[in-house]
Amino acid sequence: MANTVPRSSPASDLVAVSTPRTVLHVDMDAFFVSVELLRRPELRGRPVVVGGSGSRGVVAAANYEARAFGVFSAMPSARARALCPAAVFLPGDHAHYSEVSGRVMEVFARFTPLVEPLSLDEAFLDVTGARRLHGDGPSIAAAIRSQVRDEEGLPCSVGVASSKFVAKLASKAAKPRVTRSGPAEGSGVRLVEPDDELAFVQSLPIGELWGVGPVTEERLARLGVVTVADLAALPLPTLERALGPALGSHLHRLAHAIDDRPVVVATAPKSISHEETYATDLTTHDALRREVVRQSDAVAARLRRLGLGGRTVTLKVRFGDFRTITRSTTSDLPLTSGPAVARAAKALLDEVDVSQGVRLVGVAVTSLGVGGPQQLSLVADEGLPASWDDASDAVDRIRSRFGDRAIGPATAATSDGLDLARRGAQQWGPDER
DNA sequence: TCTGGGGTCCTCTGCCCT
DNA sequence: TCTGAGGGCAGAGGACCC
Repeated sequence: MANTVPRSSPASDLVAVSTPRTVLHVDMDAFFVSVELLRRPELRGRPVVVGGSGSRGVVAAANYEARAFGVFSAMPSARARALCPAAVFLPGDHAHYSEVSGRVMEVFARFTPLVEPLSLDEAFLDVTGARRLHGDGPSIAAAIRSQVRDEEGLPCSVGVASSKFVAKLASKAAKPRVTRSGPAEGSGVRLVEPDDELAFVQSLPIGELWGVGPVTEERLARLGVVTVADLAALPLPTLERALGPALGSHLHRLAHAIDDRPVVVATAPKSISHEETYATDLTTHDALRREVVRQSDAVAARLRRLGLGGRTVTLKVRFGDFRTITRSTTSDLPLTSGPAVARAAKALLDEVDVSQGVRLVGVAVTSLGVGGPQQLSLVADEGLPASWDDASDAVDRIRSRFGDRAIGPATAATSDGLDLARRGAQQWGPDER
């Protein structure tokens, strides 16, 4: 009801009545699997899972046939296999999904320029200004579904409401379901009228709220909060004490169906990172240094592609027992070259005892800004040249012409060529080695 | 069950400075 | 010179999202 409540000033007779927005949340149904089924139509009707194949892999997407066996996203692949031995496991092709996603987003853009992608497979659309041309929210939603299906062969579900938060919940309500007799079609489009938003939201269990994960759900359960209606009945100070001021007030607003966050077309990234889990734990600084160099190279290349530099380098280490630490350092000038990021990350790594075994290592760069001139090297004994600008430019030119694997850090060289930081197919966990 | 990768945002703590 | 309060900031960790 956020946008329909008249706002009046006690000191004035003036009452501002805002027109309700029309916000769509479009969510592709089992996107990765749906894309794969276009290439492998013979798998239709069978349980199909896209994700990591190794023992440390996870499920990225499962179709509704697989979900009927209890298989869901983010579940360890080993568990998914145990639940559904008949499922077909596919490794995933992130580059292809990204390409298809781009075309789907282009369909959305025919209806409104206000498209906010949340991920490859979902987006918010503010179609308030498009209603005169394309019809009301449900008409636009139906047209989008039809065009995405006709042109890309992909199913999606759309929620229509006056806010992002309610639209997102509505799209979930429109999705296909798993029943005892198998997958069942959803409604495809779900409209929640402004007057019905409060009742719709408050009928839901608390875990449905955006921002409530297992930890917060447990904290709220201790306060006797099980449904959104329970949450709405809680005084704001109580909620802020229990969850902190930011989350407390945020959830308090959502519980009253208040969400005036705009649809934002593009935001600058705040961090760029790369991390990798290994099939077997790494136990030596030498091995980890090589990984850190590869990842620093990948992160720096992405920074330069975006015209950015970052001042803070964070090293993430997850040990064999899943304990995770981060160590960071901040420089005065923005870093843009692989060697500069690697030098900072390696210095952080040297302070970590890795003898117990490391299952994951990652490098992140934050405090991003426009990539300025590369910092000068003050550490002559590491052999860094005075400036990496020219070298990085040359690397980028070679890669744009001959591909990413044409050039890379010397530590990434193997007898088979360059072993660059992984992307794409192994996004969901390491292969068995 | 035994847990990926790429993000964002929040909270807490300690340090430095005024 | 010492002490305490408070703000700003960096670092670390955690929760959450898809």
